[in-house]
Amino acid sequence: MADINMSPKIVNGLAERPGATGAAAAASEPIWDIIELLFFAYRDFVGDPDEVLSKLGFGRAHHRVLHFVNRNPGMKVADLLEILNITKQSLGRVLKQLVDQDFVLQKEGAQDRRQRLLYVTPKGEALALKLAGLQTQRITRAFAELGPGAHEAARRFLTAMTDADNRDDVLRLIARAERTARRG
Amino acid sequence: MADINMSPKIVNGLAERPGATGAAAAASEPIWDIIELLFFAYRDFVGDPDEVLSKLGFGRAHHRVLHFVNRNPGMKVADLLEILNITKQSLGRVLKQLVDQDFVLQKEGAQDRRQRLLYVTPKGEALALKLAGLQTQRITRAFAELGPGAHEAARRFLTAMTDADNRDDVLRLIARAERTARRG
DNA sequence: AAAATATGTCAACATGGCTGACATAAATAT
DNA sequence: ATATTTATGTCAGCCATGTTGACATATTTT
Repeated sequence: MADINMSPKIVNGLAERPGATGAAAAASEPIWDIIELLFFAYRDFVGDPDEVLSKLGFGRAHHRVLHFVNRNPGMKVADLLEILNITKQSLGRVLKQLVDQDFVLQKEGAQDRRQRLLYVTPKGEALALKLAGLQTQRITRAFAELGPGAHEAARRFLTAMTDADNRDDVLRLIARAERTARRG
Repeated sequence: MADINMSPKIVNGLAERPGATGAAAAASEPIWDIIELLFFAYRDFVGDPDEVLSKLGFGRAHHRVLHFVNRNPGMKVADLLEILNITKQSLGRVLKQLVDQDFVLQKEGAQDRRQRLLYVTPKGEALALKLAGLQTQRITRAFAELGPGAHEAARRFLTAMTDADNRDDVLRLIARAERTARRG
């Protein structure tokens, strides 16, 4: 794998097996290892929170809502819909449960009173942090194995894997949340 | 680089449960950027195939089955169940559709005639490669942005992110499939 | 012959997506 | 001031894909 193909390539010969990892055009061979590792890594990554959530009668959908509300307190419902890329009906179901069970609360917007701005309650923040803690444990363990520079490398890789279209939005979102979190 | 799992030093038994760190310094604050980037990167990563699949009336479940059967021709149903970690009833539904529509075929096991060994048809292989091609495009684009060493770094990161329990199985699975693929 | 195994199937249910239609309050435009 | 648009919520139902439990069938193992 990752062959630095040095064998004398018969360039004009064409019809060569696409195994050579050259910068060749379209028909390059699938990068199976990354494809499969992403599958397994993500599965395990979300698996930790799933266990905790299921005990509360929640699922991954609740986790996503709770996560982004915790990270972006005061966000509008519309913003959340855009991030999650689901319909308001889908969101409505899980959001209602989170509100009813006192993990999330909604406050009327100050300037625009149609808006229902979203906040986590202390209970909600505790759960969000618990779930993030599980995932952080895994990430920390991985970084420890990999040595210095691993965090930066992972961030660069994952950033490069996102849609170029959304990338700015994603990075801005993360940056904005970092700022908000620092607010204490 | 041949061996993915030359696992560097897992030196100290740094038992990192959250808060157990002697240092009073902020009981390991969540690593928000990686958590969120994984969410967005994975979403985009599976989004490409999803579009193609939906035109065929298939979903992500079909993709997973097709992928692993393509990568591990002749695998047993039981093996697939274990990899996907779903029930046979869930698998049965999507597998039946794939078989009925001639993407996958089942052959009676030679030694054990109870087994229904799974293979992709040419049609199935074509679809599997098309989907893998989309994902490979994204990965290739990312690696091109990141410069040399990106593939190795990504593989190491993702490997480190998988459960330590499963890691050997995962790596063996990937290695086995690589071998099988080379056969062609 | 009996028991275990590999697989398939029927039925029912849960979660979390979706669409479409409609309701309400508040902001905005005419 | 009225009309329209916007932000949000809700009802009803469909779909995909996961679940459990029970049972059937063929084949291998004991």
